[in-house]
Amino acid sequence: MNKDYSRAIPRAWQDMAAVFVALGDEHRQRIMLSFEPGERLNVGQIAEVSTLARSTVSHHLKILREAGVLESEKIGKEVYFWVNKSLLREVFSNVADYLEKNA
Amino acid sequence: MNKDYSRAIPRAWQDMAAVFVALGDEHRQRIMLSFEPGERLNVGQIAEVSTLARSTVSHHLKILREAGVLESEKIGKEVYFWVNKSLLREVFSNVADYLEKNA
DNA sequence: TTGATATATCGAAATATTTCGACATGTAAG
DNA sequence: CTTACATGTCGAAATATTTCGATATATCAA
Repeated sequence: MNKDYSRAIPRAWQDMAAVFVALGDEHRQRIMLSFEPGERLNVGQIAEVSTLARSTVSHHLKILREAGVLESEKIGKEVYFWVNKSLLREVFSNVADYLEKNA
Repeated sequence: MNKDYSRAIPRAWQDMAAVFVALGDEHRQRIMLSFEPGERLNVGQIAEVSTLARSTVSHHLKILREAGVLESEKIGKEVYFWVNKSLLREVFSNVADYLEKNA
């Protein structure tokens, strides 16, 4: 047993924590699923198909962006979001690796 | 854009939600990391190296077990837990697949 | 410059999660 | 049977998250 409870959590797990929190919420999952392959969507489009208030959608988008699973760019008045596939790929392959080696 | 916000969340994502929630908490991550490869630990052992009260550890173990990432078996007075590697493998490979096909 | 539009942020209320100690349950030992 | 021990569950308090409407900021159009 690894008894060092207070030691630093491995880097791979640290980066994952925010991703796990972000993807562990149903509304945020639905936002992720509203993207078609390679698609960019602005906040208005995402808010329109949601059952939540615009400001709440904005809050969830912030959590997804800060976790790294979405990226965003402001174009004119609008902010476009898209899925950060490469981060997701990396995170999940890191977990898979960690699992094979240490669990 | 996939506008059907109210449609069912894909099975692969549903199963993942609980896993994500479970692994998105620092204390639960630390519990996961205290297992050496293939090891079984009982509640007392896990609680001993934790900074939390025994009943709180019990609560976190329940969440991890219900998410499927830990399995458990009662032997005598003690309940032993171990990491469900095959479930974790499956979940992460499902996400990776979904990602390649739909994102 | 004024007005309209898109988004973000703020503060408060509602809701959910975490945490603890006390108590309940199950199991083995004396 | 009684006691001791391991774990689970309960209820309440502390804390965190979610949610909303109102307001702020930034951008473009008239």
